[in-house]
Order: sequence, then C-alpha cells, then structure tokens
Amino acid sequence: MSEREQGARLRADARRNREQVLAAARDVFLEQGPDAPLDEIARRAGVGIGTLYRRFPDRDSLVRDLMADNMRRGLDEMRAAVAEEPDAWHALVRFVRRMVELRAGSLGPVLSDRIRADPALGASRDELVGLVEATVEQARADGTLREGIGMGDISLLIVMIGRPPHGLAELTSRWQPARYLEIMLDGLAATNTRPLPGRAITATELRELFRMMKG
Amino acid sequence: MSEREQGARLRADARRNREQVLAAARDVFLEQGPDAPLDEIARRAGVGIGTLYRRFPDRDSLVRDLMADNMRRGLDEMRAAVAEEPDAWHALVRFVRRMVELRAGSLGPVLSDRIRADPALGASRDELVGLVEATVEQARADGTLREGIGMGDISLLIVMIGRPPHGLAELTSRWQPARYLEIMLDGLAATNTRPLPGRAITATELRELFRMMKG
DNA sequence: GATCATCGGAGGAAAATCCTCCACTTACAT
DNA sequence: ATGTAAGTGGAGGATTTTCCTCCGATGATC
Repeated sequence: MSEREQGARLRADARRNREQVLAAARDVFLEQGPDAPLDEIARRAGVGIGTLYRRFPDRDSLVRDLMADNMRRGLDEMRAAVAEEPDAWHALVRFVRRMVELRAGSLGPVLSDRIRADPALGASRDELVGLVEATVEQARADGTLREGIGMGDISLLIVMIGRPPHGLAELTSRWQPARYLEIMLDGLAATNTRPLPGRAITATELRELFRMMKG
Repeated sequence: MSEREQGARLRADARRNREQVLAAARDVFLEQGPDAPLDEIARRAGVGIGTLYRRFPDRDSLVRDLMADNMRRGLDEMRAAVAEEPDAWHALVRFVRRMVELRAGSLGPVLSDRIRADPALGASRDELVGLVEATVEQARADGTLREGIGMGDISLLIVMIGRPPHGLAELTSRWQPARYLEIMLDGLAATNTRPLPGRAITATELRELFRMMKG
C-alpha cells in the first residue's frame, strides 16, 4: 500500500529510476539469490547506489516491494488466464509462460522470514496459491494434466526454469528459458502416464516451510 | 594425474577427509556456484579449514580436481551406458539420470578460465561431448529422441535439474531432482512433436563460450 | 610406545559489502 | 524564464565476509 502511494507522488524521473531498480533486482535476485549485493543491482539499473537506498531504505524493503509486485502480476495473470482461456490446462500453461517471461519467480516460493513480516503479502500469496491449486485440480479432472502433478510442481517449475545456470547469466543470447519450459510443459501433459517419483509440495507444506526457515 | 598418485599415498584418514571435502564441494558449488566460500565447504565436510587448504592449495586446485572427477565419472557412466543399454535413447536416459544423482553437473558446462588451464581436462571433456553427441544423433535417427534436441540440451538439462532453488537447498527432503528429471525426460521423447523455440548449443559453440568467458 | 603425517581453528590481512552524507543536477509549478 | 524542492550519484568510512597461514594438539601406523 505504501509503495503505491509513494509511487504515484514520485517525480517522473524518480519513478522511472524506481522501475529500473525493480527490474534489475528481479534479474539479480533470480541469478544470485536474495542476498545478492545491492551495489550490483544499482549498477545494472544504471543508477547510483544512493538512489537505490533513497527509494528502498534497506534490503528487506526492496525484497518486499518486489515480492508485492510479483504477487500482483501473478494474480492479474492468473485471473486473466482463467477468465479468457478455454479450459484449465490452457489457463495453467499461459500462466506459467507469463510468469517465466516476467521473471516473477525471482524470489522463489521460499523466502519466509521476509515474507511473513507483511500480512498483505501473505494474503495475496494465499489467494494466488488457491487459484492455481483450483486450476490444477480442474485440469486433472479434465484429463489434460498428468496424473500426480500438484500445485507445488507448478511453483517449482516457474522457479527452476527461470533461473539461468551459473556463468550463463551474462550470455543472455544462449540462455533460453522458453525452450526448456516448452519441453517441461509437454512432460506435464496427461499423455504421459509413467508414474513419477516423489510428490508435489502441498499448499499447507509450503506454508509450513515458511515457518521453518530462519524462524 | 597428480591427484591420483597423491590419493594413493595418502594416509587412511587423510584420504577419507579428501573425499569428504570433494563431496561437500560438489554440493556447495552446485548450490552457490564456483565462487562459494571455501570455509563453508570445509564446515560441511566436517573438517577444519586448514585441512582443506593442505589438500587443495587454492580454489582452482579444488575446482580442477572436482571437474576431473566429474569428467571421469561422466565418461565411465556414458561408456557403460552405451555398452550395456539396448539403444541410444536408453543410454542417454541412463546417463542423464546418473549424472544428476552424482551431482556431476555441479560446475556447469561453463567454467572456462579454470578449465582451459588443464589440457587433460579439455581432452576428456571433448571425448565425453563427442560420445553424448553421437548418441543424441543416433537416438534422433532411431526416432526415439524428439526432433530438434541437441547435445547442448542434454548438458543444460543436467545442470538445471540438479540445482536446488535458492533457500530450498537445506531442506533436502523437499527437493526432488529425480521427479523433475522424469518429467523433462518425457518431454524429450519423440512422441512430442510440437516445434520448440530456439535451438540447442552445439559442441563448437560450447567451446567458443569457454574462450569468451573471463578470457 | 614412538614418530611423524595430519588435523583444526585462531587470527591477521585483504576484499567485498553496506550505507551515510552532501555537493551537484533537474523536473516542474508558477 | 526562473526558483526551488525533489532527486541524483558516488566517495569513503564502518562493518562484515572471506582468504589463507601457522603451529600446538592429535592420532594412525609401524
């Protein structure tokens, strides 16, 4: 809420810089994890480190705003997908593709201690998880989603596919998430009937993981 | 060569420690990349930092020995797979499964500057790449491997699937590479006929990437 | 039981990272 | 046009992380 109001009152150049910092943070966190040096984020955003600290007083504040943005986009995309796509399978596929494109998996499903602090974040996360879960179950009922696939598999998919291998991040031209996402999606179709090892993380477990970490 | 002789002459406890360090390095490099702090590797190996430095005078030496070990295992596994499996597809699948199990993707396909230094390493890498490439082509000719898949896809697969998402590394119980590997393998089967975006990195490009990085 | 390779970690040096502060710049209201 | 409040960048000191040596203690091996 606060970041929205701040955002609206910002001077034009300041707002632009803020967006650039968020975009750079998305990339850097995706590549290096949530402990990545803030200096590098500023450098990639093309702003001074002072500018970054002016807008985001500390790391948590940046992480929180980024997560909020990811959640908002995720919810928007998921709602639109459910509303506009002909069935649950196509809604899921569209959602996952968009999330990977938007680098919205940058902070992973597990970032507990920083997330828990903000109740609003938890609420939108729960809503998103609920939507995805319902769609996953619908797709399975339709016989379009492979047997045994759960909501947790979808979350992990977005995180795994979106992250460039070490050392390959700079060579963006050779890193093609979309290619591997499509292979993975084909593996998720119901035409594949081999039983899978393990099982998906459930929404409940996901919430418990949050509590366990660094708590 | 030198690490083999050293290994043989080592006292029993020293050899055990050396193995533990290598095993820990495999995990830590996989999780954090080749710049991970050596202290953490020593800690996870359950040895003092002094012990690590005694056995591996500097980071490069550790990285090189680990790569050498990965290459040796990779070649062994690939040769055995080609010799024992009924066809190219099954050989490929077995190879990839073993590599992920062994965490042999820990250093990724791109780790140029440290690799180039050692010519023996380059040689075994070339041999392994050649074997995989031949098998990939055979499988495609057999009509068992999906159209458009190349050697580079297999390399990337091993790296991507083997790496735990940020923050999930400690919770080994919930991180199941095998599950996602199987989904991916199903996506690689020839029964999937949708055209894929992009294309695989070729062996030649892989070698060029080496030269570009940090060179 | 003696010997000597090996071990572990304290600790100083070096590097990376954090984060404040302020002289300079710029958008925009008037 | 101009004044001015908002915004900017990055130097630099404080702090933390990481490196890597050194040496007294340990325990494997004969």
